[in-house]
Amino acid sequence: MIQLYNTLTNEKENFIPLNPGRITMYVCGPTVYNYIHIGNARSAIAFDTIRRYFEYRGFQVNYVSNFTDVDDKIIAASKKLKITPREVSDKYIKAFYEDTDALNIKRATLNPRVMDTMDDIINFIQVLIAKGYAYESQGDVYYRARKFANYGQLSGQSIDELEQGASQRLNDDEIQKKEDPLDFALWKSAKEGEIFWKSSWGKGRPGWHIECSVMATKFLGDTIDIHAGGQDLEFPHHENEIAQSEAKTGKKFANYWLHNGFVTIGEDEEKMSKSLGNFITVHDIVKKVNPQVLRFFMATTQYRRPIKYSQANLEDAAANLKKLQGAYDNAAYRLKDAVEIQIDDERKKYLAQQKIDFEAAMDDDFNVQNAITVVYDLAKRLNVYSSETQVIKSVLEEFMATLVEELNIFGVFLNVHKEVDVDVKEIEELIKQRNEARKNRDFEKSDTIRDLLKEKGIILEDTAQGTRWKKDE
RNA sequence: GGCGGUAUAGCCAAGUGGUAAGGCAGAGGUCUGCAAAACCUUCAUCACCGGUUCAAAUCCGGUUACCGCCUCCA
Repeated sequence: MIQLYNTLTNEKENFIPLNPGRITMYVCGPTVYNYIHIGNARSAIAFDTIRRYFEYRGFQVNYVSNFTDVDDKIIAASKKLKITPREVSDKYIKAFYEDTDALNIKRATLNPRVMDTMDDIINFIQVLIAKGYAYESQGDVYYRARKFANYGQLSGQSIDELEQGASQRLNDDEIQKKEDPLDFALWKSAKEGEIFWKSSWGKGRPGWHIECSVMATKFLGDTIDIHAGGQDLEFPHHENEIAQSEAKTGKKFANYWLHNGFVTIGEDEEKMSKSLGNFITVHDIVKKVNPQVLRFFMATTQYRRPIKYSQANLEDAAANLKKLQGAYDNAAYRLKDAVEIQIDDERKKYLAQQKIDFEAAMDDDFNVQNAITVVYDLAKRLNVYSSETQVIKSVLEEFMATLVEELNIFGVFLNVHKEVDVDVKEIEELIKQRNEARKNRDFEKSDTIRDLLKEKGIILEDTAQGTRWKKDE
């Protein structure tokens, strides 16, 4: 049984989807006015890893994640760049796909955009007004937070405490328009020169929270299994989504709420965010850091824990990944002299237990730290086995397959088919010459050849089965 | 002020009552002509104070520090 930490109840709960074998999952996506930073990537990687695990466990996952393409910052960018808001979003959506593809983040089943969902948003707001949960005020539409009995349940705040916070930051315009400081905008009237859509309340555009309520219910149903996003969205965004959706449908909006921890940066481990300006974009970092390493680094930290982004931690991840790739390579090298007989019971038993341990760790709210430990053990045993005098092909293959399969869940794809962009014939000729020299105990010559190849980025390894080479990474 | 989260070796980190997983780095070793790769060994009493218990990193009370949310944010 998979257990999830549900932010709604602050407890770990057994995960039971509405429909057996199928999962509906909504993940709040980015506002597309800039390249995504590695905090955005962390969120995407966390939930992609969770999705991949669900799929590994045989679930069919309907994964919807929005693009916010109507927003103040997009309007600002559009004015600055002198292109339409749609063109701004198009540009950064394209970049989003490039960046997330590089990080092996599976494409969502659907990435709806606000602009393309406008009619549904307007209809949704109309229902809320009809039910008395919202009111029009000088071209704006607001949600009556106090009318929703459970307001504050997700963030664990009493409505009066929230009221205190809200009342302090209102400007004169809002005081005048809102019935209550807690009320939040569903629709905002357009200012001069801004992009707008026509509605019965006049020209305007939707508030931020409404889009997710509309898209989630439209594409996944009134009640969804999992709603996910960053911890910073818990309040007010997700709180408001619940209020809007449940007021409209009268049904529970999401059964499980998952929130990922932040990427922190610097000595004091400060949250990385666009507003703080301390962010690193994926667009930039993949030029310097192997995206596979970044993916491994982030996917092997449990989704609720903060990630300390640092050079040292990245190097750690790189070393670990190299080790896992090495175990695979060591085994692959032995395939050529392995004998073709059945895998023995002892190793079969080990693999079965390894799988049980791996799944037990992942079932526990995706405890990837424990899961990866089980993978390291597999790699170690594979290394030990690969150095035995006589090896069995099916053992190698089954160990390798398990390694590949489990790392795939983390979105880490081992280099199974080595890319070769070097002159293999030349290398093999040099190795032949070197081994000739070694046989004659002319180590000066053999080391010269090895150094020569090293300069070309080729590393030699002498094994009991002969000399093998690989590209230096 | 309210709510939530952290605090375990140089670093990352597991561990919810029985005497500290794992990885990186370090040290030593095996193998090797030397390397490389791999493997083996080694390396902590768990922020602080008090309490409960035969027994606590794990439970209770208190203290401290750091982070986040309460306004846009993954």
